[in-house]
Amino acid sequence: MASSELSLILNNANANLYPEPQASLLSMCRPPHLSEITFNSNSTLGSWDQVNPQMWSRQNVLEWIGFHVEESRFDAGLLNLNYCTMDGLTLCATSKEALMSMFGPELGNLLHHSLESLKARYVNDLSENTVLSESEFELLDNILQNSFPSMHGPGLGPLLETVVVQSTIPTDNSDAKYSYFDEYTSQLTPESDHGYDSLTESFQSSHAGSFLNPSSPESNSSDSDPEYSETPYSISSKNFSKQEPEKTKRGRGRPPKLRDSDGFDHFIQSKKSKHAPRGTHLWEFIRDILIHPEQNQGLMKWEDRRDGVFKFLKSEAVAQLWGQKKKNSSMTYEKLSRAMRYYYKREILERVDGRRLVYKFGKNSTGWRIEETGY
DNA sequence: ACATTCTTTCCTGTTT
DNA sequence: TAAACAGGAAAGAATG
Repeated sequence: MASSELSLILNNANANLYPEPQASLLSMCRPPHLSEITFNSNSTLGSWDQVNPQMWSRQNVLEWIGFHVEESRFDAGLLNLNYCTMDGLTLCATSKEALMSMFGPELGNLLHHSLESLKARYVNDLSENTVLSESEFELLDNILQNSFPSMHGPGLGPLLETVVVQSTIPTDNSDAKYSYFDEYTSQLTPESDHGYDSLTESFQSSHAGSFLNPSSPESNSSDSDPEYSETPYSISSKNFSKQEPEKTKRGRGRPPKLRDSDGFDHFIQSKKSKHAPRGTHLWEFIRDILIHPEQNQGLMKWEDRRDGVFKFLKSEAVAQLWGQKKKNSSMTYEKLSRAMRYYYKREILERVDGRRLVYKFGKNSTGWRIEETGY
């Protein structure tokens, strides 16, 4: 398929999502993030339910994903629309691991099982179509590369390494390498000003410690933990510089946020869902890193699991992740820690004196205790 | 439209 | 000396 044809299809898919003329124009200039659209599924089955998944249109795929996002109350803000614009054939050729990598372990697993169940209805059709010829394989790889450029970074290899091209779909996922933070890193584009271009690669290499900022203050601190090996990743220094030294003194308080010169940023924001997804507070973000130790990439650790005492191991990296979640590329640990200190008064956190980068959950925080998490 | 909450940003000063 | 901490001030963003 010619790339122009692919672009046309993607633009048409976006045009379906954004019937307004401005939105169509927007979609041609910048692929929207899923959090910027509202699924219209209302948790009811769509037309996709009556069609062989292999025959689904991109709209069908989007509606199907939307149905499961609504049903599972998943935070749609963590999704990337780029992962939702594939057609049914592409979707059916995507492995469980790839789905989990694109949509996270929970939603990815849910989507996989739903898809398997739906595919089973059309098993005869499937057996005829799922073995791809070499040319079909190359075609699919091209589609995936065009659809998910952020997943095709250097060192990652071809995307179809994770795509099934046999008639049977493996169900074993015991050693799937999913990163808890793929949902954030998947939003990165080579042009984005996030400040660590090798981040995606660092995450996908699944090395604890790969997310270390060489300039991170704790990286050479005597207080840091030697058990976490440190593999440098590049972070543009401009993102951590608070201001230019020659800058004239400014007034107190937060300056007005700079908008994109084309005004699209403002337009996009206005399309956001009225209701913020659950679990979007900073302390919940921190808690969720801690309660997923296998997925937190050595960013943080429990100092005292029972008492809720924890420590930042890679403070700037955590701040960058928080910034990504909030679509703020200039987040720093200094700013994050200010927000953390506000939690003391509300008793969501308790002060831990004399220990750098160490905090403790307070009585008004929930969801971190062993009784609540089960581990 | 306005109030509230939860940050975000910047600052000065202090502690480690 | 640098990094982290403390907390005031003010503004942004989302929500009620």
